[in-house]
Amino acid sequence: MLPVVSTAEPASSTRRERRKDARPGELLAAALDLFVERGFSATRVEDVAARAGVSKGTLFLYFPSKTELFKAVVRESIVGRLREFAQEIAAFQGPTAELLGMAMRQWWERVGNTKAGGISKLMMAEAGNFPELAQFYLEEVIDPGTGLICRIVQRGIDRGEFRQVDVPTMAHALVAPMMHLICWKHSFGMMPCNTQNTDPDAYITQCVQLFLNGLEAKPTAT
Amino acid sequence: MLPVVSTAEPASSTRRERRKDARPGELLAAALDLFVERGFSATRVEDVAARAGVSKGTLFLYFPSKTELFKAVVRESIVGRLREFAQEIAAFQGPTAELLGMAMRQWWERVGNTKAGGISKLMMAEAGNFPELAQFYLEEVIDPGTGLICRIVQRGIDRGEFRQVDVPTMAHALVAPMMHLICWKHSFGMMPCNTQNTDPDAYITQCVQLFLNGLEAKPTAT
Amino acid sequence: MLPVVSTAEPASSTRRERRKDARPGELLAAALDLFVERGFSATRVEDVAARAGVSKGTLFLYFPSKTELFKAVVRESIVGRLREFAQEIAAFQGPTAELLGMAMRQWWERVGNTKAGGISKLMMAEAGNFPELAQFYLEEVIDPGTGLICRIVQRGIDRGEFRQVDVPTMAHALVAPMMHLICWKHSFGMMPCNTQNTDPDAYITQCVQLFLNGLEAKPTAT
Amino acid sequence: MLPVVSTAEPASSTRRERRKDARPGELLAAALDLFVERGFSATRVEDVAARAGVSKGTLFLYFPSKTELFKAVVRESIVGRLREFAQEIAAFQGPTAELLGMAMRQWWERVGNTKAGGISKLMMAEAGNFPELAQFYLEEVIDPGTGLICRIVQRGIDRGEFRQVDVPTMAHALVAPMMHLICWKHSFGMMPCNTQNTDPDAYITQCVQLFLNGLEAKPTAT
DNA sequence: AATGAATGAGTATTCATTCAT
DNA sequence: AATGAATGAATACTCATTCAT
Repeated sequence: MLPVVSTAEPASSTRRERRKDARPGELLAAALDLFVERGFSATRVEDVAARAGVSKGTLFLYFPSKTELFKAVVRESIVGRLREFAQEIAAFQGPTAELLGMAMRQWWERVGNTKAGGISKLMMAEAGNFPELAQFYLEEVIDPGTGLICRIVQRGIDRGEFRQVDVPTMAHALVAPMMHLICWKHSFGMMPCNTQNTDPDAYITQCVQLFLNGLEAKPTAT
Repeated sequence: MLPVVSTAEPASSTRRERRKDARPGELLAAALDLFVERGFSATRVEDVAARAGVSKGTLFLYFPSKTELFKAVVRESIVGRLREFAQEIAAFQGPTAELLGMAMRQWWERVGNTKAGGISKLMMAEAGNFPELAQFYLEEVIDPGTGLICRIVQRGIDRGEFRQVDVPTMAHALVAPMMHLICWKHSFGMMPCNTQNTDPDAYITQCVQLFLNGLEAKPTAT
Repeated sequence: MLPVVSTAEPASSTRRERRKDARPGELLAAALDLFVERGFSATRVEDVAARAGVSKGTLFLYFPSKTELFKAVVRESIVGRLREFAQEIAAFQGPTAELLGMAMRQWWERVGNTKAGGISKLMMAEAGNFPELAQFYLEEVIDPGTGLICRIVQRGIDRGEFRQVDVPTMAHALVAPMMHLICWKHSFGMMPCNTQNTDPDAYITQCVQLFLNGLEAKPTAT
Repeated sequence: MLPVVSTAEPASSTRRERRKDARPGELLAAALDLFVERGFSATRVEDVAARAGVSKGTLFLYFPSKTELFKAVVRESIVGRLREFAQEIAAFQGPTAELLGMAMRQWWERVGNTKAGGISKLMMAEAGNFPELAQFYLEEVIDPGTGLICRIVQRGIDRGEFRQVDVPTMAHALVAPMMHLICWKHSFGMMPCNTQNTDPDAYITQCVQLFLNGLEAKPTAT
């Protein structure tokens, strides 16, 4: 039961496609769950179908292959969200430092810490073995996502709030703690007997502080 | 390029025996290559054997299972190096800021940027599906590694060079960019058509700067 | 010649469905043949599937493992028959001597001399290496079977027709020639060049005579 | 450490062969143990070698194949004993009833209840899958053994002590309880949780009684 | 004589995908 | 539209036998 972002495409799609949008919602939800839990190749399509309450054959009626199923999951659970996110950020009015903090916290809350975050970890894990998926994900998620962050940093620089830094490198640096948080959460973080876990919110706060500190335009730059 | 224990056996052994002595090393090297390239479950033991130039059966002569082969690879390529690393750090005399920068740069050069780094990424990827390996890796690598970083931070605090920060959280923050670098390198970083790659050294330098900035004990704490 | 539940489905099912209904029976029949012919471990599931006219995968659609396939064969070909047998014996009215002769002859005809008999021999042969199967067979076949024989002997004693003998020991003694017959038939009895084979019916008649002679209540026990 | 029956072949064998007779004693003993414990095909030659304290290669130095090893075990542990047995029986002077009882009890004590007995069970179990072994065993053990029993029965008839019975059938009947005892002992008899076990000696006594009863020449056959 | 390293054919089980109904 | 029966390629691990030393 994903809160499917109303992708209301007015009339540009055929009847068939709209059907396809409506019905396979349960399949996508089931697939999201299982992909996040077990990864791409370790997830069996039969289990996805079973969790969605349909037969294996039915799944292939809607998605021509496991790969396409995965792509659909990504589109459904990430791409849309990313677009929303971009809009909110573009609309933001206040100081960039505030925007950056908000963006990171919000991303964690609305993406990283949800099942969608599991997809990011999964893609890191399996990109090497599934070039087609990697390519798709790069185009649909990573490129736009990086662009988003770059725009924030650039905004800070343009407005004289941040120092002149290498924007793409800084984008990587900003992404790193978030990805690490996700990767940890979906790997060793799940193990019962580990004592390494930190509180994500405190961690993010600390990172944001660190970054703002480092980005801050030197005021005494006379 | 495993630093296989100097096999300089003068002349005391026959050709066959020399072969035998070399086998584990050859197999471990082949396994390291393939595990890093394809991950744990996507690597077939037969391919490991083939790359080492032996038959499937021979591999099982030296390692009782794929799992044990993997553990041996970890011991061979990571555990030892970690220990060396710890010694160097313990022996360091200068200021902690320098130590931290050195540690991060060195780690990247001698671990992260080698095949051993691929193992770290692999473990993140597959920990969820192979609890036994996850447990092993946590105990043999993650716990000691985290300890190492914590000791550096603690040293800075104890010597009055760093601010009082939450040590474990800071350890996570310090690890994040390195893990991200590795994960990126072994996933999307390998793709030909991506434009996101940054220079690792510049990236690390920037991160170190950021951290030192954030850790610096406020001098005006009058 | 399994008495497969009368598959006389009027016309209510499609060809495919009819196929599906028949599958387990076909597989069980094939498995029975091969298990009897080659034993448990020497029988390859692939051969069972091939003899049933399906692929390897199909077999695992109906039986989760070779072990479970075997258990199903036992249930199908022995357990049911044993129950029938018990009922007939319980219903018998005449003298116990007659009952005993009838039981032994019938057993040979309807169990021992059929493929089901081969299963008994197989279990003797492989019990040691497959404890799970041994346990199963002991509970499902041997215990009930022994009980059956004990009841016959006890009936003779209770009715004053047989001498007071140790019932369990006598049960073993009664079973011995039947098991021997079976073991012989499925081992050396199959060899072309052996001259040891006797006529089973004559053999059974002789054994029955021997037992009745030995069991007969001494009339002159004044 | 088999009490190898001194097969003292004076000078008929080469130096090499005599060596072969002496050295592989430990291998034969180990093989006997393992064959009895696990059966022919489930026994690994490597385990035999290990138990004998030599390497796998050495085993093949003395025995060209697993099959030949087995034949050697049979010759060593059964054939010789059978010959002894035949001599004792031929030398017996008393009444045949006594001879028969002695033979059965002795056989159990000196063959059936030893590891040699395990071989008999093993052969019943695996004859079907190893025709070469079956043929060998038939010629070397079963034929002579059956002959032995037949001669006892014939002796009884000739001396007017036993009724005129079909000798080969009676031989089978006499063998049955012994084989059953052995088969049971080496299959379900080994299971902890079974309650079917009877005392072998009591069982044999009962059987002997039964047979003698049935064989006894009717004195009042007027 | 003795070793033990090396082989490779053999086997139970899994799973994405197809397709007749 | 929906089913679920059928497939067969794929994979970790075993073991009798060989042979260079």
